[in-house]
Amino acid sequence: MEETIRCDHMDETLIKQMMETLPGDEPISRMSAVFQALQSETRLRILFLLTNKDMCVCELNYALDVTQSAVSHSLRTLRQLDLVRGKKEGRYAIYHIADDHVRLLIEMCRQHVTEEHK
Amino acid sequence: MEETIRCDHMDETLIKQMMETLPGDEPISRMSAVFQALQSETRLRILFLLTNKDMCVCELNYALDVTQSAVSHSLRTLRQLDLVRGKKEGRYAIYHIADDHVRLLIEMCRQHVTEEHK
DNA sequence: CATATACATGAACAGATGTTCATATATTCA
DNA sequence: TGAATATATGAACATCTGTTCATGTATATG
Repeated sequence: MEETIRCDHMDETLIKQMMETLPGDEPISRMSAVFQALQSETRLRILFLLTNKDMCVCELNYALDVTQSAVSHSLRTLRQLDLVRGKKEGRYAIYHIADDHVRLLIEMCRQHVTEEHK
Repeated sequence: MEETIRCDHMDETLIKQMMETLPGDEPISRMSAVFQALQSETRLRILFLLTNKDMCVCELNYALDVTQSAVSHSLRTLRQLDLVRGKKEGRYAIYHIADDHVRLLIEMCRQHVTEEHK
């Protein structure tokens, strides 16, 4: 139906100022991609496991209830967003959390879902 | 094909200990839902706008390039996860960020996507 | 060199998601 | 009361996502 409303009490100029403080399309898009990656239960579990100890793919595969393929796909997503980093050691690929930023992100979210409401 | 690998150098007992430190299914599921909510560009923009100033639905609708319906749907999602809270004032519904936790989450993510790699 | 192990990746399909459209509800004001 | 404004919500559809399956590549080992 109607696409945009302009309510009576709105200070149009003020709102336009607020719009200019918004991050641009590209930062928003990247943030969206990061949260998108963190939304997967498998990828969350991978990050929690890597919080304790650097691990190779087959260790993660052993610890989680998904195929090795799924683990690799998940790691690829996390790698592309620089949430984890991997190094090749012989035939193993050892992964680790990219930085404390990532630890804080998931820890903060854990606190949010854990704490009592209000 | 094969579902689970057991690589040679794996310390099975150690990995099992790590598995026990994982958050349970319900916390993981809730975290997934929170990140899922934060993954939408529209919802991210709503949160950034609310960071500056409490706003009613039509102000958000005016500031964003989506229908009023989409704004309301987005707010519902954010409300259900306690990321924003709303109060009725006359015929307006004024929304605000739930707590500083939420501000930190998006601010931390913004820093992550902004900072230079490595 | 041949085989096994560890990991990566493309394809495909089922399930989930965000948007718009249509409409309902609630509040204000004339 | 009736009309306009502000918000909420159900339905539907197109798009996106995560997984598995199948297979490819690389390293190690016998």
